[in-house]
Amino acid sequence: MAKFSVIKQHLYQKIASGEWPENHLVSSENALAQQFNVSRMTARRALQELADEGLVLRNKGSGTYVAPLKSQTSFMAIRNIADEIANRGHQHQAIVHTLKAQPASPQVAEFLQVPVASKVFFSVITHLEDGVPVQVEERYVNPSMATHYLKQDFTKLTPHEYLSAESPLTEASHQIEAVSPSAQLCEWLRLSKPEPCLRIIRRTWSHAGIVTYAVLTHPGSRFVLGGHLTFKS
Amino acid sequence: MAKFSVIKQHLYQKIASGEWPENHLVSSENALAQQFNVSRMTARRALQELADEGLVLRNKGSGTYVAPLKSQTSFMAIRNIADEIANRGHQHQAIVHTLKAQPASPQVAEFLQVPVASKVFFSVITHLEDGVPVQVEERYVNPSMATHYLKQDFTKLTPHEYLSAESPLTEASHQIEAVSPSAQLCEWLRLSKPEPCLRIIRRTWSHAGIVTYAVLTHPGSRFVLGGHLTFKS
DNA sequence: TAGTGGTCTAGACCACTTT
DNA sequence: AAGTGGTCTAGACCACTAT
Repeated sequence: MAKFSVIKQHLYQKIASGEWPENHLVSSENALAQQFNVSRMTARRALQELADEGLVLRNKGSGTYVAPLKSQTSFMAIRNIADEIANRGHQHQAIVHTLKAQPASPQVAEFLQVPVASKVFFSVITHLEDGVPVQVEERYVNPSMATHYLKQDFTKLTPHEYLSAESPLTEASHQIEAVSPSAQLCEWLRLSKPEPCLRIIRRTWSHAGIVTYAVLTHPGSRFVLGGHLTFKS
Repeated sequence: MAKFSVIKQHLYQKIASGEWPENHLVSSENALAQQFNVSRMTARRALQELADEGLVLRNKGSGTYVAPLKSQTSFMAIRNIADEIANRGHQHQAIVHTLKAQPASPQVAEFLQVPVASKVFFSVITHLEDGVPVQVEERYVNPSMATHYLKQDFTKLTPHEYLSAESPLTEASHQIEAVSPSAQLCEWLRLSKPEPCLRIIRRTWSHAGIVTYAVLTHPGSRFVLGGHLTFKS
């Protein structure tokens, strides 16, 4: 793993674990360069990337600080799909297509912050509402965060429920986009022909670090995401 | 202005002007370093930042290429797309297709909580980012909340900005879904053929009541909604 | 004044792709 | 083999902030 990446990991752990709370001063470029025996430019890169990701704020002349957690746009509740279906008075059912360990692709390694080709857990599950597929969940899990992931019966418990119980989730980032589903996804969603799908890509953190990376795909005709937002007054 | 910034501007102009179309090869790090008489690290930074912004794709061993147009946006876009585009350092432009009063259909009357067939304001605007359509905004406005709505120049001020100024917005509800665009929407978005679109349906309240109901449609290939969420415990 | 981040240089070695 | 991007070094000068 690249040197700047090792430093990022180190800093990330400090922040995610809560050892460095909001607004805590982060080690300076020079301090990190000494500590990790690298040049200042390399230490700088680690800090800069964390700043780009919004985890720290950098102030010229003053220092680098842990960014305040953003709770402003609590636009979307992180809900458990099984709960949501139950709340609508419908029946939830899950079909497990895949549940195994596999080597991390470069993309997955990047998202989970683990070495490329290291073992990660991977599951593919279709969630049905009253027998109709409404979500395909493709999920990658950091194995150090949930060692017994592969032994779970995800027809009885959703991955989200299991992971929440294992290590309380503290944060998530999302991307939402509209996509055309692959043939494989059409099969899992039982779509006779492709239709626009809503895709939510979610990374979830616990205090200990990145736990999981999930791609949730919903057929547009069967799914609407709702939210309520109150403006600051 | 910093040197890397000058180079970015230069490259940016090539791309925005269309002189370098999608997938066109971008000058290499070494070429730019020579051309602008800077070190390779400085030329590299310009290219790297353009890559981070999604404007170019870099391939090891091969070169840097102009990326297919896409844009990424945060949940703030839900509030004001012009600000969001400006924050990305891009140019916002609006095309007003429709701006008139019309009788409320039963559906619109229901949403705005006004009598059926009573007069409501209606506007259709395409928002462009660096000349590329990224959102069509179809908006219905409660006329009692913004009496001079029809007299505004929405190429200079977004409806959202105007309405916020008229009657401070206090609340909004959203629905997000994936849809296939109508022929009319394809035209407004300049899509040669339909592609999955992300649609945000939004109702906004002020203290005095429901102000506006908007349907915001984004082409899936050019728009990703991103956000960060902290769990409340 | 001392420390911090922002910018920049002129090299270097590597893995990768293209020819 | 030549060119490309990815990483890294050991310096440098600057503007800014805190003391």
